[in-house]
Amino acid sequence: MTVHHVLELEQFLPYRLSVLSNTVSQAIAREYESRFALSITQWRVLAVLGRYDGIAAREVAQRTAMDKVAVSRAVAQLMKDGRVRRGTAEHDKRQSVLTLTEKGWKIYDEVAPLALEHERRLLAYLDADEQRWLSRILEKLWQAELQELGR
Amino acid sequence: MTVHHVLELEQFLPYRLSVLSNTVSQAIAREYESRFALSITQWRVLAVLGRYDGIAAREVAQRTAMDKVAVSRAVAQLMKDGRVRRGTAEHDKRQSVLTLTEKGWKIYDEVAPLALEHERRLLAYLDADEQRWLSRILEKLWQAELQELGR
DNA sequence: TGCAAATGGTTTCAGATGAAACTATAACGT
DNA sequence: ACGTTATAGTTTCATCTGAAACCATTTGCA
Repeated sequence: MTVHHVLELEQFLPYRLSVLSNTVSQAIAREYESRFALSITQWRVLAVLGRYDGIAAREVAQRTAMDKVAVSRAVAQLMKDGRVRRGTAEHDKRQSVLTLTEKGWKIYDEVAPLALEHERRLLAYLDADEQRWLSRILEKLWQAELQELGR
Repeated sequence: MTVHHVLELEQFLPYRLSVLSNTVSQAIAREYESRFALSITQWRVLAVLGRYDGIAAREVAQRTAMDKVAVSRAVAQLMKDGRVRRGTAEHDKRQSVLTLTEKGWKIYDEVAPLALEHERRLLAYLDADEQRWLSRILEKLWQAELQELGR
């Protein structure tokens, strides 16, 4: 008789991470989509530009962990919607200089507090200890991944 | 002068979860794809069937947090590859009865230990305390999400 | 200086994915 | 028994996404 390995999917860390993350992201995505016609990728670009206005698409990609194709597309749509403006860098004509328009800032100022509220609501399920540990653990895994990819 | 909200994307929990989860999943996906011609969705189906052989597609969907369309497609491909067999339930002819073939078991027995190894490698970045807290935190958030969706 | 390689960014193509429509069967209420 | 409603599963269509090809510009170096 053959005995097989036993793997309980529900207990499997990558699976749990994935399901949790997707559930959270999708809930947020649906709201942004319906209220602001804004996809998650677009929102990430906005969020980064709200913090670092005037950077190039390349830097947006780095700071959002998105690839350059995704950034290119998100920016194209954001420009079409008049939320982002694209210029060309003086010192390097390949590079773009991305800035938020008035309209872009307006959305940003609406969505940012909403995002923080989502985060608070999620964290509210955890007590103070758990929140601290989670933050620390994510930071560690994050660093580990960065290292991994750096090779 | 207008002061805008400040939202540091890198510190934003849903974002961190998403990036971490995607990085982990993609690393695993690439390996399964190249070594076994197996997508993550297909792997999840295999994993559940390895544990609960003979269940219906509907139950696979529940246990994998995938929607029924995704399950249907994964099963179709797994059948084409001769890894899964589909029968019809006696008591309800709508329901399928999904079982692993010899070939399916063979893959399962290869992939399962590999999956566990991936998990170990990820957890190795954390000390024992952190591992315990992570498990507990994910469990709590998981329950919270379930509740959320149940409404 | 001039040419090969690298970089920033966009486009194209092919496969993945989700929502809604659809088919078949079963359950429910009268 | 019979029509309505619900459920299991598949198919279709439109959108999303990633990989690779591509263009323009810059960098590195002989």
